[in-house]
Amino acid sequence: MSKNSISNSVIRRLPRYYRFLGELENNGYVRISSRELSEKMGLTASQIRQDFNCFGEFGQQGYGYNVSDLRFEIGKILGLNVQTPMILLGAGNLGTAIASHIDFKNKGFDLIGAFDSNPELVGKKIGSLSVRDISELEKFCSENKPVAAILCIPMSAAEKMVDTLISCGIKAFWNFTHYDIRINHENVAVENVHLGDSLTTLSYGLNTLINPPSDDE
Amino acid sequence: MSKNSISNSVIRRLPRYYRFLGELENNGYVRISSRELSEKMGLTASQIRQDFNCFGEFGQQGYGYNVSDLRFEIGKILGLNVQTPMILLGAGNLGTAIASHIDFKNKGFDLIGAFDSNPELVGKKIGSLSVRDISELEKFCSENKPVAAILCIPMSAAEKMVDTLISCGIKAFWNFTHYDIRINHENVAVENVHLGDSLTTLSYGLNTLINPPSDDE
DNA sequence: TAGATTGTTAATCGATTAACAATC
DNA sequence: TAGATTGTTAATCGATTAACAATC
Repeated sequence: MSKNSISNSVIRRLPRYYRFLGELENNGYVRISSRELSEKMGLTASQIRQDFNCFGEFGQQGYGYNVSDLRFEIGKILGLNVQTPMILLGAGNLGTAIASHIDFKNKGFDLIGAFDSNPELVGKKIGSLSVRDISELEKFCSENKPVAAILCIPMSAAEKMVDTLISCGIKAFWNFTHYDIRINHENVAVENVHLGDSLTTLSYGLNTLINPPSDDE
Repeated sequence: MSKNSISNSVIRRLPRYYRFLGELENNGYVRISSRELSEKMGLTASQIRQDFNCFGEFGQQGYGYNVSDLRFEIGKILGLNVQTPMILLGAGNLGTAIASHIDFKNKGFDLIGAFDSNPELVGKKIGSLSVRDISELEKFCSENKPVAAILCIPMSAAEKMVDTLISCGIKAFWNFTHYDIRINHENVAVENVHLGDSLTTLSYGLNTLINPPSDDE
């Protein structure tokens, strides 16, 4: 019974549900009610039921939800039952750290290649991968058919790189640059990570904590 | 005329306004109307005016906004006119990359120290900093009075670490773990970066792009 | 069956958009 | 002054919460 368009607010909560259900499962929970879950997650039970009902009926009246079934269903909705081949563009500090830090396989992806234009980085090992020269990108893509890409390159290189990647068949971008991919391309999945904006927001939070705005100033 | 409580939606847009205004300034813009800005940013002019009016009257009827004045005002709201001393906890791949990649000074912070419990990492250089042993944390804090911290440590170490940091006077957390800081502490500024959730959301986006949900299934 | 808890509809709340009077 | 564009109020839209009938 999946409804046609799911609001962004709901989508953003799904990974968190998935995480919490995983922890519950690890802690031996077999069933959980929306109320119990709401208390653990700091949401309302209503919202949880509304959220789940966007995708189907996963519970049972009088019982609640089966933790592992629900987790499996949400995993399926999130596309975690497949592993999409993914490549990294830009093997500098950030790209390398992301590539080593993230558990791709449990997030629906498989990191199969890394590229950089800096000759000094080419050949560098990132886990089991070694960084390739960017000139090998097209050949690699036609042979290995990656569908997703991580962008850890300078903003100035982003537009051209995205054009190339799209023409190579990339459909999903985990974008650590400020370049707005959707300006020139549609029918792509984009997830932007604006680390700088995030830190700026923290500055705001600290500023208002220390210096609370008064009514009349 | 700052209103008392600004909605989260507004706050999240502020860093982006600040960035765009910076680019406009670099491109020689002196003034801009809410309509022009709305077209560049993909928002409505109404929303832009509403957002700015949460904090004061920064424009002029019949003219628009002075780009550099407006940017300065938003910078002040974001607390970018001061640089809060900040420390890094966890100098692994991710911590190191964040510390080297981010332009702290332009985001309201000054990274003055880095700590790790792994003896192999102690002494490692991150830019001009060298990683200190975690045992030096308290002494360092009492001497240097950092107010903000970046958490790039394992989830399992987070609760204890946050308790310590709070007792050392830390008031703002840039949190790359999944530990929920606000459960045990109030009156702290927290900005969570859930990279794993972000990638999971990308998986959802790709999944629904490739496999659009139909009305009746 | 009685109790519990879902799925879902209705009510509320908040955020976005539209409209326009104020004014530069 | 006339034209432009803000600041702000009112209307709309969407998301969250509350309520409750359905049902396990």
